[in-house]
Amino acid sequence: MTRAERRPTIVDVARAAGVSKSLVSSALRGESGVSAASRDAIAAAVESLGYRSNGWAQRLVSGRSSLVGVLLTDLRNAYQTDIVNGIEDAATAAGFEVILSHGRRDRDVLRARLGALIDLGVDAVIAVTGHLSEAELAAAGERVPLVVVGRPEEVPQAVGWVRNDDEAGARLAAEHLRERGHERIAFAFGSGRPATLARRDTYRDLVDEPREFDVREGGTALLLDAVADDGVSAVFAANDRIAAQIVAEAADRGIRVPDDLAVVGYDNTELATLVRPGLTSVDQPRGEMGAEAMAQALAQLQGGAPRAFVAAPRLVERASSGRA
Amino acid sequence: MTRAERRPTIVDVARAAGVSKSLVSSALRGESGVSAASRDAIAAAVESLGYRSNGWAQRLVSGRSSLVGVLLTDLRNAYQTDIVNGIEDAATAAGFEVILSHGRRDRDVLRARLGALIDLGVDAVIAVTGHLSEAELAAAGERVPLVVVGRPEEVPQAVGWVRNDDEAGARLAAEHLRERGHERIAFAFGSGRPATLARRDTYRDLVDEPREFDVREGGTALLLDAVADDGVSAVFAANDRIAAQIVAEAADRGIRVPDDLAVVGYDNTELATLVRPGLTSVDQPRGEMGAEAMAQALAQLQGGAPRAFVAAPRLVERASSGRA
DNA sequence: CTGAAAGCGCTTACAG
DNA sequence: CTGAAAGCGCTTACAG
Repeated sequence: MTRAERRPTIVDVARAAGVSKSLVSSALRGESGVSAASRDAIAAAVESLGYRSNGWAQRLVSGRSSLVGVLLTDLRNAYQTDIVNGIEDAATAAGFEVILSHGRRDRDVLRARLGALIDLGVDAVIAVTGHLSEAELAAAGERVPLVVVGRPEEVPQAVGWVRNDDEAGARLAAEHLRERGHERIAFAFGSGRPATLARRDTYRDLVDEPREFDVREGGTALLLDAVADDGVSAVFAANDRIAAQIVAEAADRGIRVPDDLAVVGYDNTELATLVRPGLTSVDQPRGEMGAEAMAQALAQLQGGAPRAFVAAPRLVERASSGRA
Repeated sequence: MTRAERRPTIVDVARAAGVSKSLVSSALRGESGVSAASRDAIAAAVESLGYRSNGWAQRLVSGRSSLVGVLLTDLRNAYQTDIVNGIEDAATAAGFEVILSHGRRDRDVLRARLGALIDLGVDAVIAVTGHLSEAELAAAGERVPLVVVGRPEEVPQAVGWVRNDDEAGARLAAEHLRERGHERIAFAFGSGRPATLARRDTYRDLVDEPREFDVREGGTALLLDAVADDGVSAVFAANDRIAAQIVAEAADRGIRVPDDLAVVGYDNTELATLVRPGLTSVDQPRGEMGAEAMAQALAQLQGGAPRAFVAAPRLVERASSGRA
């Protein structure tokens, strides 16, 4: 069979098997009331013709696509891989196919992709991103069952929501450092996102004389100055990338991690294992969060009301916070 | 409009605008012969009803989906991001929508996803992976225009192919190290993939007394031993991950990079900028490769024969290979 | 257990 | 410039 030939349809199969196309449809969909003889004849015809169902027709007539669209902020983020895998495992188990799309770190692109996914006709969308506005989420949620994984500014009631408990995670980080005897603990961040702010606020509550450094504005250098001049001996970074950057620049300046500066990151991404010393980091149960998101999408598809789920993080200890 | 209501169709628009549904279809597709009055009435009806075209019906009847499927080995690989962006830019320019799928580093999953993408009904598939067999590529290529980006064992004539020139890239790396005065240059690798083998073979041709280390089998430790015992002063790693691992373990053992050991990686991924010292690395023109892949897919769609394209790599110098 | 009919929401000729 | 008809490849009742 080359691509030039006309693709066989259910009518071709019916003719070859000597039955009606309705019966072929029944057999193909695995319905019960089909005689063994017909079933065999149909299977043989399908095989010899190389028949494959036309998905567009199937979706048009059935009114459902069995497709769930997953929208990512961008492709580069190792953080989301396990979430996607969790979604996919749950989707496969429920008979759904997953298609991915991503916003390339650009809000306009992200919004366009969300619209494209819905226009395509997916049955539900899971947006693994914190970069959609409440209005955007609400508008999309009117058109399709929608679940957000992450922490946008605000999530409308009509939209499902899965996130980790940033406050609990920040507490794990701060208390870990305090237990190790650190008193002057800094916070390093690189955005004003809600997840970051939640982590920072918890940090502020738990630490005496908070010292905060914005790495976008030379904060890394100022932080390392403070290690030398101000007795700062530990830093809680809002994510692993920032933590890795601090470890790298500390090395550039001869500041030893963890002896001179203990470092804790957030997200427990692969990066935490690739740098030296390895990063102690707060881990989100990403696979579980993905499965929960898919479960919520399914529940909405069956008429259930959107709900919110907050996952508990845990601390993964590595050398960056300990006397290795 | 809530999700419970029936979604408006072209017939609803026709009724509201007081015209036939054929005319609505013409107007919506931007055909020329529609009066301004009708056009306005239709636009107003579309607006007030919140009409959106049903993609499944459109695709069924038009026989094309304007969708290209992009298949990735896995999501985790920073290497492929720029390739995907290159594909997407070219796709958008040509009026195509891109949907992504990935194999989760598992060949069976990869093959299943490829089949699912084709069954879905995409117009073309671009497989950004080196992990499909010649037979798998040939079978898929019979069903849909197919372009591979990467270096699988063998690519059938009937399938388009875009890759970088691994031999040239390896030459850049080896000659860079030799120009810096290194005589005992090692090669570190972690797979037997064709791209790796090509890089290794070129390395062998250019270096006296090749020393090769498989990092899966304790090669990193043996390599670092050789730095101490055997005068090895430089290493060409088959990719940035391996290079980063060597830099990390060198640091663990007090071996200074680049003073005791110069390191060159391959792919120029983000990782190269995140570790210290930064990695000198061979860069593939990934955006260009993605654009070329989409151009090839388009050409095949218009009846053109599949072709092969080999992109020229270049060396990006950072501190890991120089006297910083 | 099986088949004929109607219909999903569009586009595509074709006639006027 | 516009409309009526046929058809894309399926599924869904419904009758037998």
